[in-house]
Amino acid sequence: MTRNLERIFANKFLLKGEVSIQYSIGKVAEETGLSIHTLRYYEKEGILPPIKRNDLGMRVFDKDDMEWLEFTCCLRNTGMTIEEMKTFSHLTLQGDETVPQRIALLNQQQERVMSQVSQLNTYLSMIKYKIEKYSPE
Amino acid sequence: MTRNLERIFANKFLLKGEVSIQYSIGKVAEETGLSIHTLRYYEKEGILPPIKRNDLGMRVFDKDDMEWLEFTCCLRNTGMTIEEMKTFSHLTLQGDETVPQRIALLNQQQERVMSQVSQLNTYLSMIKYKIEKYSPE
DNA sequence: TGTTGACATAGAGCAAACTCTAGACGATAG
DNA sequence: CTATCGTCTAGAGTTTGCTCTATGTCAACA
Repeated sequence: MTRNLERIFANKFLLKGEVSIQYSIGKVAEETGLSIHTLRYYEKEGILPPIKRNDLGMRVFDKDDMEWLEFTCCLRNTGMTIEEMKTFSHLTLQGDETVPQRIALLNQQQERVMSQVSQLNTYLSMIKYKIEKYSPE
Repeated sequence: MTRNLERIFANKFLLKGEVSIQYSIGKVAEETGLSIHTLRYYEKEGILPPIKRNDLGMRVFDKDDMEWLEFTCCLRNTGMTIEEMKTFSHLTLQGDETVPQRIALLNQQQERVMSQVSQLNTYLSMIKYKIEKYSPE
């Protein structure tokens, strides 16, 4: 399959001289740690933009998709729900006039993360204290 | 109900001169932010020790239970699963010979929280960067 | 030419952690 | 006295976020 993928994902959609990176869904899964299932699910839910297809109907992820995905993982891993990510994605797809709303969402997320961090630090002291209380000496 | 609760939860189980604090499940829910359902669920699962009852069969939480619960929330909010919390609880109920295992569990949790914090800080910079990129000027 | 392997879709299934419901009981307020 | 309130148990239901299954296509390798 290796050569197959190379043919399909490295040579298609390229203009002359253009150096572009294109990934199969399997490759993306490998790179991001998300499962193939999850990637398809994210696209279906509209958390990813509609991914381009080659003439076999297979998804072809490009650099922009990868960046989108990276930020998606950032939002996900800071506790944003699927619903909110969907909202953010829809706003992004609507173009520049939604920038203020996107900033508002990101500010909110930033606040949340900051309070998460401070909460976690409090909890960290509680755990440390407990360990010390348990420890001999 | 206020007077009722006072009678049941402030005067029972007290030795002469002892100042003890006792809470109904509703009061505990209010104080901890957990729902009554969740509290009962935690007891059923063995995440809380068996809670004492009054002669009507109602749960009477004391100071120790509240502290247990507080630490339980700490573990929960740092991402420990119900299963692990159950394990920790069982170890605690088994007495002093399980202290080393409990320390091991808490050390593991501590590591996790520390790496969560550092991950979150990384994500925080990504979000900030994105906000800046969006922002005019 | 037949098997293998990555991909496709639609939709069912699953685990975790609650969350709620039904039906009952005793206490208290009006 | 009766309606309401807070509690009880057992067990069903819900939500979120995946995760998997069935079925099928196409291309490459032996």
